Amino acid sequence: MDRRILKSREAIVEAFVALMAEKNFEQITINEISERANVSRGTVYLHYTDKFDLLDQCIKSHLVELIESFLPCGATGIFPSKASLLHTFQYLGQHAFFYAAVLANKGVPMFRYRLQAALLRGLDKQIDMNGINRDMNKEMLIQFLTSAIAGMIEWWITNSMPYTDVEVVEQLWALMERNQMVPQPFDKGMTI
Amino acid sequence: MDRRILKSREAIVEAFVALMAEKNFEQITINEISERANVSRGTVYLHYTDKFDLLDQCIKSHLVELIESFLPCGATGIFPSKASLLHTFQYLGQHAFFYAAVLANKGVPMFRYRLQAALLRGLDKQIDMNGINRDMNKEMLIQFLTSAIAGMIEWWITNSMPYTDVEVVEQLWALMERNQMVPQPFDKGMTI
DNA sequence: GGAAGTTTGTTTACTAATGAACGAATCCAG
DNA sequence: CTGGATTCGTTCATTAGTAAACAAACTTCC
Repeated sequence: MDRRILKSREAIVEAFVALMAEKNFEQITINEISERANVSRGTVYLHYTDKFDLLDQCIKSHLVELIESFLPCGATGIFPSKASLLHTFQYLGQHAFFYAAVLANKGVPMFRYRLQAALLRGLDKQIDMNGINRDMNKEMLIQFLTSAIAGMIEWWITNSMPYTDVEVVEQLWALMERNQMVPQPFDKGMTI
Repeated sequence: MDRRILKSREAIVEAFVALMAEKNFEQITINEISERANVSRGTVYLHYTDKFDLLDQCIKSHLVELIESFLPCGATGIFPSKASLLHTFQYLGQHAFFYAAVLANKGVPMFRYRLQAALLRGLDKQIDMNGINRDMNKEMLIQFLTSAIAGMIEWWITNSMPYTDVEVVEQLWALMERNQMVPQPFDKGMTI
């Protein structure tokens, strides 16, 4: 890909996200975006039809990344696994600026919904309905899981990540075990 | 000016200076520069005939800035003044990365010479030969001043600025007063 | 309500940047 | 010495980005 395209897109998105952290989506103008991005206004229209399209593409690409953070280590393991959960929260921590901006921005409702929808799409493909989940209703299991995780994500990001990614995943995993949503740990007193 | 030109030049110079801080000038290639600058190799040749030209333009523009730092507050005051000296060292502190790179780089001799030559050019125009300097030989005065200042600059930068700009100027100014190179302070016991 | 000023989205002609190709020069290992 | 690999400096056709202009749709404020 022509590096000019990548550089322009990157500059525009970066400026846009920075502005979203400062003010509501509605009161952001294309003028501001192009100025902040140090790019001609025409260039913005060259890549995005309007600021709604820009927002949409931003959210889409980030949610694709989020889904990909589930399964970074090749085909190793099935979700839900503690390792893949940790990857996701590590990714979120690295892109907290964006997620905080869209979650907090009053001009961007629906993001919470799209977040959960993305989790659902990602989870649906790779969840293992054998073993522990054999007798569960998949639809309900996924709904429960994605709600829980989305809620944790929203809380963690909007509260400025008050705990480390490891700590959050530790807690979340414990809750999932308690609710029999994941493979149970071996009982310490158990004999084989 | 077309912002593409500014952006390309900026990226190239930034990459070049960063590389100079890492390795000798001779072993820096145009390939490396264009890669680091995230710019096509042809773009480098579009702005600079070769890496010597790049180095030359870098040094030239920085020395112009250095001279301009002498007289930032309009036509206020004559050099040497404590305020203008401070401006110069403030400027140097802000661009220490570049000056450290060229001063330390074994592939860039002559820089010390050009530094002093720039100081000399800047000083020659605005030094006040009346008053305290009435009976001095201008050529020798300027030679003395520029040597002293250039030496201080080189020491300050290559030693990672071990004192603040204010401290350095304080010391330098005291030395200049002691040598009657600047207007003498009013004697505390003096009556008008 | 209406004048003055923004912002929007589109179009224009122009120019800078791109990547690819090329032969020549230079470097370096075998 | 020799042959493979880099780097050099240049050329080329294509494309992305540019500033400027424009009318239309908005705010804002008197």
